[in-house]
Amino acid sequence: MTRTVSDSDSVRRQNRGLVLSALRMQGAQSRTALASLTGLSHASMTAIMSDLLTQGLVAELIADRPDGRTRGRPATFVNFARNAAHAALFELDVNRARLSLIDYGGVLVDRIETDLSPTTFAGLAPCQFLSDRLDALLARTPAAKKTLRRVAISVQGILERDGRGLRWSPIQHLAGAPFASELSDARDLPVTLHKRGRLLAEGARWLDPALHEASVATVFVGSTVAMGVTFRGQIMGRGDEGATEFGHMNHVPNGALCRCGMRGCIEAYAADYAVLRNAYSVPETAPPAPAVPAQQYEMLMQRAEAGDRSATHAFNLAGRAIGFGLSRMLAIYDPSHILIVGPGARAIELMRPEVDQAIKASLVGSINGAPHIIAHRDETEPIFKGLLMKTLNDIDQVDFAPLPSSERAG
Amino acid sequence: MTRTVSDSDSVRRQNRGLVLSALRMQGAQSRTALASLTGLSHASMTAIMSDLLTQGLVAELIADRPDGRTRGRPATFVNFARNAAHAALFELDVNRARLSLIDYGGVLVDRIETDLSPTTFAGLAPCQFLSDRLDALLARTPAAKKTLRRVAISVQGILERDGRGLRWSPIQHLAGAPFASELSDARDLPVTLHKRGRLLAEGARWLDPALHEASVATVFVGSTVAMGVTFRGQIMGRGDEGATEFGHMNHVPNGALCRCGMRGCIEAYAADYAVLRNAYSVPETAPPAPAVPAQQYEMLMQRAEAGDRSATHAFNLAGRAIGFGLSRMLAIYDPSHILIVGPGARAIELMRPEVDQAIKASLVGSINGAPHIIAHRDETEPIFKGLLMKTLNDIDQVDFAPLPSSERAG
DNA sequence: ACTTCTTTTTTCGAGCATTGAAAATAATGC
DNA sequence: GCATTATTTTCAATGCTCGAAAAAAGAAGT
Repeated sequence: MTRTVSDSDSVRRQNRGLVLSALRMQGAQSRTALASLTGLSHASMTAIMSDLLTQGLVAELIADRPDGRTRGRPATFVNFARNAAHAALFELDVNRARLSLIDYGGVLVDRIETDLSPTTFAGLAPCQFLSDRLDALLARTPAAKKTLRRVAISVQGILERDGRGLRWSPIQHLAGAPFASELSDARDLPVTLHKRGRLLAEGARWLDPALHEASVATVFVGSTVAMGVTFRGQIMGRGDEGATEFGHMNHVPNGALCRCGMRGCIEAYAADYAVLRNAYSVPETAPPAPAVPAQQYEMLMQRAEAGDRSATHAFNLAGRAIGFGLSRMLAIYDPSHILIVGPGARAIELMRPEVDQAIKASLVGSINGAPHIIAHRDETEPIFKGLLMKTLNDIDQVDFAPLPSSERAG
Repeated sequence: MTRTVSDSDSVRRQNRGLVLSALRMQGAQSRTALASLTGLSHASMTAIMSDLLTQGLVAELIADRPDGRTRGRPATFVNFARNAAHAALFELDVNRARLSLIDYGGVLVDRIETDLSPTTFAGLAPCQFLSDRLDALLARTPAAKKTLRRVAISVQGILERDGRGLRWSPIQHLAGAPFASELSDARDLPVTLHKRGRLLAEGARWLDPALHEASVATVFVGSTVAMGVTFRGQIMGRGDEGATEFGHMNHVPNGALCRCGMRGCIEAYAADYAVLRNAYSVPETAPPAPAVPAQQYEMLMQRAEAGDRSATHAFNLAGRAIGFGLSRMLAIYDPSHILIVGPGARAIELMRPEVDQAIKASLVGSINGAPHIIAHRDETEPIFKGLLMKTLNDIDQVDFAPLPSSERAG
């Protein structure tokens, strides 16, 4: 509803953005191909492209392949100028932090990994930690210092409404301070905070082209349970994040104890620690394990696949929690596809019967039919891919789509 | 993601739409006021307004009030030309159908009401029924025949994905045939189907200006339980409806029998028939009453307010169902306001403690705090208002914002 | 080696919509 | 009647897109 006046400036911004996103989506292209891809005329294509070239955002490729030549004037391909911009991407996890430097072409330039412990942020302000990592990264690639345009941070938890920090996080001592805006002020750079769920939603679109225009709920099952949502190819949800707190949706009133301190959350039945707890008949009110080693979770899956009763029972409970969660979600939002990712995706067959049954027991599930449920084993790459594409897209549309004011003045 | 090329045509369409929606929102205005309201220059305002005047969409008002004159050239107000268009609005309820004729100014011109019985559509095709009503309406206002631009229908139930009909409806025999597209073909007019929930969302924005830009979940409690959702003033949700099936979200697995045939839906605890069933200790698996007389429901509320144990218990159960539903919704979508409307809104104080408690027991509810919960007694008018504003807005933006092709050719 | 053909890219003039500034308009106040 | 004030309209400039025509750059044919 908050619409603004349209003028020739907004026309150009829109069309520049269109060209950049076509290039982002389809890769290096000739001007002619871009024209038909975007629907712009060749004349406009020439105008826009010469702008982008003089600004140094894109570059012409030298046609180095004499193979497969056709008649007619050969097309000159254009692509992003890799050095036109850089971005720093943080992925904060409970026990690990990863910082990646990428260029405008989307290529990973460098990466720093750091172990985190529950006490890391007890003595060190989050902003300071991030700033230190960033300095270390830029020291190794000094050329990126001047072209660094954005910092993006992937986090778990509940964001402040204004996006400057976290209200709550499973990572100790991370919530509270508005570290995103602190870092932004210190560096004079846009710093954006992204919920894991929203990045899952973004990343899912790039995993499978069929999902790019679909309505998808992407569920991460592993150390936590998270969900991101897209609506007809667009990210929706609060704070244009598209993220949810699916893992902390209530499953059973006053039920199992969750890592968040509440009781009866889906996560408290379906995350790795919960399955483990149930498999070993630990009371469901026992405090959740801080971290579950990957191989222990893996072993549990193997035992369940082999038919071990207590293990299959634990996964059934997990499936039931996820199933009822999905069935309840369907009453509010009814996607065409549900994508299951993360370590838990391997156990999909163990959970599936319970999921299907729960969905079938709901009105929307039985009338509209269950959405297509797809499992995808890969876990971290959808998140990184989502962070990368989201950040590049921000650079394209927010930073580069408008003409620089200097050029306007001249 | 599905963006299109922008050109001078889209600029004009956008700005014409801007002017029309400013007029819709604020009522009759002078050109100068509209210019500052929309952000357009006076020059553009003149150009756009003279287009709209020659097309007959707006008209200048004769300044008939000599009171409160100020210095300077007096402003000439413009407003919608009431006869520029008409729309026919159907509201289909379980036991009643209402058809309203409105003009382009949003004024109610005529109205026809018809009782419905469970057998109405057994022998009569829905499209035929609608067509007959429409003929009757137009016979009484023949002038509207030529200017009728749209038919809009408010329904309950689950829509086909393409919006041509219903997949399921609490109204017997209404689901199945794609009556919306049948009527559209027969009349050669756009016919749109709107879920009650989406109209609640639309209507809520016009009830209170403070809600116009907020994120609101509007819950109808009465013969059914329905919900519509807006996100920062925009309607979101599937099929750009913003509607949900909140009433049929599962509350308790294998719980009380719902009118939809499933078990454990929120509606089966919180709709009028459910409260009645619980108040009289009828087993919760007993078939729901087809309709509850308003005064019986009213009496029950009075008994509960007077302290009657079984009545308060029944309303507590209803509050608990709604509370857990809202708490579960918060995990997916976290609005700033929750608006309770419908007959059940009067009982808000009886349900409120359970609602608050359920929300407080969820992570999002406890971290972000509960949304502002507002009760609004009026029931049908939000839906009619929503249907009316949505339809007028469609006429403004879809039908009238682009210049007619005849003028483009000339 | 030269011409013809084909495809890509650029150039050019026309058309439109916006804008700021200036002019025209239509009252009130003295 | 004249100055003042606020609303509208007119006008010239700017920027964008588009279609058509021209230019460019090779491949294919003779």
